[in-house]
Amino acid sequence: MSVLPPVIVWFREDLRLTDNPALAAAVETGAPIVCLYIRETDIPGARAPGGASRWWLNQSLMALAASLEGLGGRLVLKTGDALKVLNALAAETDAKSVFWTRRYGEAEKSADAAVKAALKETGINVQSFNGRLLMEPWALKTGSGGYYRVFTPFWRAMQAAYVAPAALPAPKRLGNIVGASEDLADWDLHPRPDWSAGLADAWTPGEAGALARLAAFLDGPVNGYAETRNRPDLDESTSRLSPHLRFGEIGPAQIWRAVKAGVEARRIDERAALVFLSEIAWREFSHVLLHFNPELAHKNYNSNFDRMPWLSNAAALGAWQAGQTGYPVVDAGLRQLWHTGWMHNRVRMIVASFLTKHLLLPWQAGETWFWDTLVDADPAINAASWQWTAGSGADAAPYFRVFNPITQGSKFDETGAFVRRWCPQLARVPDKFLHAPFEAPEGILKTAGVVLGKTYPKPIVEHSAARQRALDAYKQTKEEQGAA
DNA sequence: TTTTGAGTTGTTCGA
DNA sequence: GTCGAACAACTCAAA
Repeated sequence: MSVLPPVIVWFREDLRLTDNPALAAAVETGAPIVCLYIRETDIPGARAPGGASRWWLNQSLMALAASLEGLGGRLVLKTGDALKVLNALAAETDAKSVFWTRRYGEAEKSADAAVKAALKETGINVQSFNGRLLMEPWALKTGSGGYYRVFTPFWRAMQAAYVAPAALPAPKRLGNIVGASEDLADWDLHPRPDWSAGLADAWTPGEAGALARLAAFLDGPVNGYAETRNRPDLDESTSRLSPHLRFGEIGPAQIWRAVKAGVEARRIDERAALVFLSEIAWREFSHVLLHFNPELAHKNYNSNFDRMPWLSNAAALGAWQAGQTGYPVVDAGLRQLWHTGWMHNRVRMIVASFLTKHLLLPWQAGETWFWDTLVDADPAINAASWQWTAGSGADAAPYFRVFNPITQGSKFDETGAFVRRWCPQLARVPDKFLHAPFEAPEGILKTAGVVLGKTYPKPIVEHSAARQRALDAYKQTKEEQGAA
């Protein structure tokens, strides 16, 4: 019989048992553990997860619950205001402490601080841990004490400063101290009507799926990363770990250790490894930017852009969302997103550039769409990346950098496999015209079975005119700024 | 304090 | 076809 009061481990964005500092610390106390997940209904200012994220969460919670049961434990599910749920569960189980992994969305951060303060007042000990980042936003400072605003110096400093902590094993057994749980099936996270088949085909949510994905990527594909990471036509050109990271089914420290070990053992090419880890560092950098600029989520980081003459055009936005712009690489990306809840990073840049520059629509419109449709939608990364592409973000791109969707398509979807997969209407168009079917002679389209405007849309804007319009708008914005 | 070098991801045009 | 220049100016980080 245990004399120690139970510890509640509140799982949130850390749905894993291995290398989970909050869980490991709870196990370390020797006390019985109550594993909890709360469907929070009352976080002020929080954005509800999109449909794709809800689907993932459902799968991931099922996986976590199964893992816990395998250890003799159980996942307690509750709905409501986190503080009320925690107080009630503590009363029910006699728990005197709550452990959790910190999260970094602005609303979640403030809510957690309030919960922590309130629990402390009622005599409940709260301990929070870093299980989602290599280095938390405040951990890395420039020489003058500020935060890094430019990626390259940030990345250099991080490489010099970061030391991965020792790996933490998953618990071997968990005692069966539980409170009453709700039924996950009642949470209605699964879409109705069920459009999730494409997601289920593409992904295995959960810790085991995450670890398998990492192992598969490090067992070969990573070595080509420096050369092929921009190729959406190749299935293994990227790790596809983003949604697993988003839900904390794997932590960046695990990735860091595994990559470094591979380099050490000469199984992984060092240069490729560094390029891959720098992408993990971009994830960290986004968190720094959001932490020090909470308004980054909805306002221009660079206020010059407050004067941008964005258009309001529901038809154009709808065509973009549906993958009906008439530019194959753009449409393929948006259809891939709709179908699988994910898009290759290179294609994210192309479609984002198209929305903000060719269509002159505000980046927030695209950011919102991504939030609703991506399985990896993350408040820091999504906002920082959209702003980066729009030009309003940290280390803004020069205003004249406007992606040409035709050139980008031929350059990165070299084989055409990407467009042919997601725009099968164009499957028989020869390579030469695949990325610009509107330039193909009548006869070629006819042979390929394409009728522009019927089987595949005509372009909704003409590239060079749209490009010029964007350049003029940016320039004018700048001049007004100077005059003001 | 001042200075200096540098900054993820591109396109177009003309030689 | 390839290649280099032009496209701007500004802020950041560190010496």
